[in-house]
Amino acid sequence: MSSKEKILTAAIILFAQKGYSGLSMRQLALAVDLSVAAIYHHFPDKNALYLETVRYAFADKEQVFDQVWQSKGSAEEKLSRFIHSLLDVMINDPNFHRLMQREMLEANPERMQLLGQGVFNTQFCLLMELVKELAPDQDAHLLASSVLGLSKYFIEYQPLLKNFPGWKPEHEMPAFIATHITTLLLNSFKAKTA
Amino acid sequence: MSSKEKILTAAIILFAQKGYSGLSMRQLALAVDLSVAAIYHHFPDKNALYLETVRYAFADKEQVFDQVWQSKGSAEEKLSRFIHSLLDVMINDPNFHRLMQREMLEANPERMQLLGQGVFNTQFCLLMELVKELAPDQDAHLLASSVLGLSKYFIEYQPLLKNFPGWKPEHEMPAFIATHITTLLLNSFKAKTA
DNA sequence: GACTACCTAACAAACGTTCAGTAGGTTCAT
DNA sequence: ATGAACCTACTGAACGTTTGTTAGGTAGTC
Repeated sequence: MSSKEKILTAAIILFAQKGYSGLSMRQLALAVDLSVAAIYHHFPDKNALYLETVRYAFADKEQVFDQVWQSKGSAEEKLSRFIHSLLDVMINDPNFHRLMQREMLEANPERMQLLGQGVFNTQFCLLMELVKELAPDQDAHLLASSVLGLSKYFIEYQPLLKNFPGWKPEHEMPAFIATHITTLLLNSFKAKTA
Repeated sequence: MSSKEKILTAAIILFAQKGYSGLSMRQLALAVDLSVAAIYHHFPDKNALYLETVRYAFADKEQVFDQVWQSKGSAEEKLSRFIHSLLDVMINDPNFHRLMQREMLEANPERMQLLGQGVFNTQFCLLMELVKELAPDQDAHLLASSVLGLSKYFIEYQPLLKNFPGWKPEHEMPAFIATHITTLLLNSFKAKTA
């Protein structure tokens, strides 16, 4: 792994943990065992480093769901598999997920456009087609968003949900959450089309 | 309004916008037209100020839903009213909402406990009782979480959702979102209990 | 005379960024 | 084959600025 890649890999973790202004160039340099000037050799300034870090973190992430779309089975099974995969990604790559949360807080219009029309576009379209199959007479955009929303919320708010009454240990298991979300949505689809 | 309240009110807005490390004491002092030392007269240090700001922002917020619980009508109508109120609060008080998002990112265990067992406890319990009425044989904690999750996601991810194909202007109207969430959930309840 | 609410001015530390220099490899005319 | 020129990847030290925090003083109230 090159020094540049080492810097970016560490930057993903540290920006995710501390945020943009919470991470200093010196802290990052210390983490990758390089001088501050070495970082400036690879990146013009902190802002450019952050942008490239986000881009680097979001690469690869698209093809995680390829196996879901290529798999055989009913639409119901595909939805279940998608939700399971989504939760797995978020659990297994918490730094990517936290970086995404921070991006949503900033909600820079240009970068939102990049995500919505670029990186995540294909996945969202495939998801919309799937829910259209399951509930043809409903608003596909709203339903696809609901799939993502339920999945993301259960992960992001787990630390809070734990402290609410009625919480059980299985509530933080990805497979359990995924099953709940899947049945919730499939039940709703059935009721509407009936 | 006292100087201390003025400081806290401005701090809610600025911490929400810039985050803890993004806001300096000097910027805050400038915003409230006081010297930095004046802030230190009211708060021992920056961290204590932040904690009190969060506490201040979360005060009041409990009683917003009182009218929902005290209102008459079926459980279905109450759920609808709760979701509408929830979305209204989040839209009308974006600074509070952003501060909450930042708190979830940090997810300090002590403060999560404070929120889950203190501030939001009553509301979550009332919501659980409501969904128990609507779907007695399902996991009330999961369903109550789903209500909150769907509502929060549609607000938090609006800037991204806008850039996905299939988006329509009505998708950012609170009333429209609330109706979608309500029918989605009520349909799911019906299917399961049938 | 004590107390509250504030001020100006300063502190050391940390910040982003830059500059001059070096060690090691490649290129290339001689 | 060799030495000059050049490039890349880095270092240490410094720059001016901003940071959180504090010390000491003042004006008004009780």
